[in-house]
Amino acid sequence: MRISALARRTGVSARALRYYEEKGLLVPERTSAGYRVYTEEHVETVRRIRILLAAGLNSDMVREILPCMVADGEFLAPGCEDLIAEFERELQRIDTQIAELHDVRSALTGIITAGKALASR
Amino acid sequence: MRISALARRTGVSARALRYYEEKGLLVPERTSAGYRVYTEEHVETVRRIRILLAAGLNSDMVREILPCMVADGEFLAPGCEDLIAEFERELQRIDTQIAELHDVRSALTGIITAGKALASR
DNA sequence: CTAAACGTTCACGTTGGCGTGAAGGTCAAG
DNA sequence: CTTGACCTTCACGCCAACGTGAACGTTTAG
Repeated sequence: MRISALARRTGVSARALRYYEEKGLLVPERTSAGYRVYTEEHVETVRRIRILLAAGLNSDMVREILPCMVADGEFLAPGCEDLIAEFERELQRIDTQIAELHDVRSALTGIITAGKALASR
Repeated sequence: MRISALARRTGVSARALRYYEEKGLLVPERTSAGYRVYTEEHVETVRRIRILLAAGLNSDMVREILPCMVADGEFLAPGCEDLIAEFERELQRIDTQIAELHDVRSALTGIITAGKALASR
């Protein structure tokens, strides 16, 4: 599979895929002419990358986490033990973020229901 | 209260406060010499701005929401009815974001517990 | 009166995750 | 053999929320 095919399958732009490679997140094989060649596994990797990035992790963190995600987190790849502390900090960040989002969420729903109450008078 | 005092009270840099004014989020009075003068209400406004920004809203959205936040969302300021649709889209975005964060959260906790299990062998 | 500690307005720098050409190489089809 | 649809590597652009001086005016304490 070449880059535009993977782009179609994942819904991610070819530019983004090249960027992921540049950051070490997604490293394809190459043909003799230098074309990038991707496998089915790369499709899944791209899916994970997107989820992690969408959660606000930066690409450095994603690069570290990806090798630790084997079979839905059942096993842990070797070398990941050292990163546990870092992951816990990230987890802390995520929990904070979730709490902040919940605050704003309730504020927004309050405004929206108040607005609809006004509109229906 | 002048700008550095508000900065101390809120923990937000003076530069950020000026930026908020530039974006129409926080508009102070001025002395005859042009110094910005803030009141106690501005302290609360800054707190709200920070919460909204931390939740991923951009400054345009914050500017629209702020006047609608009266007394913890009990009442709705006039003119806010028109923005309800926009707020609902933002709410949708926030819910999506929360879901994504929960996904990554569970993945991370999985990795962390697996890592600690390995470490304690 | 003077110096320090404030304040002001430009205006350019930063960071991350890409978008968007530019300039050119590769390859299968007609 | 040429066209066109791919691919490659630069390399600059963008956006948001500020950081960071620069150059200069204001206020207050001694």
